[in-house]
Amino acid sequence: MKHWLFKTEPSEFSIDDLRRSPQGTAPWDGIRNYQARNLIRDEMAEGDRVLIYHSSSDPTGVAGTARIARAAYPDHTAWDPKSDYYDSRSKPEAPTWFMVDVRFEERFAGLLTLVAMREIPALREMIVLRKGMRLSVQPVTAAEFEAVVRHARALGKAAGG
DNA sequence: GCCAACGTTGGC
DNA sequence: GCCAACGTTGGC
Repeated sequence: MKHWLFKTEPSEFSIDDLRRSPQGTAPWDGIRNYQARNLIRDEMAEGDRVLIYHSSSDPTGVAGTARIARAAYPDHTAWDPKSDYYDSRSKPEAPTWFMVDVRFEERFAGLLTLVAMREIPALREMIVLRKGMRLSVQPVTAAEFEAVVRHARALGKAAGG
């Protein structure tokens, strides 16, 4: 089983939006980057664990966890001229872009912020902490995943939750 | 709102 | 195939 981090802007689609989706499950559409596409198409499998990261928010950080609920299938929003994610290069008979479905698992009592993550030695190598790292879906190690969850839950307790 | 970092595009 | 220009991401 692999572990991932998915970025999302909470003003567009937050972990609460995921939780409120039918069966807590939603397609992760609109990824239009080849490196991310390759990870989605070639590496992700049903059951993989996912950290949901809120970007472009105040503060930014990991909001909770999810699972890959369905392995890669064509991102049909690329075929819809009315979609923000339309891309004429992608055809139904030869899809360029792919997506997975993600199922809500846990919402942390508070965000484990990027600032806090930088203070955690176990996360020193984490991709999301690297300067200029823009990849919107990233691999994380099992150890990093567990460290994020452990610290995030401790935050909740400290806050009285 | 700024701007560094990065990916993509397109002229040559 | 190089690389400058451009657009986007995303932390600050």
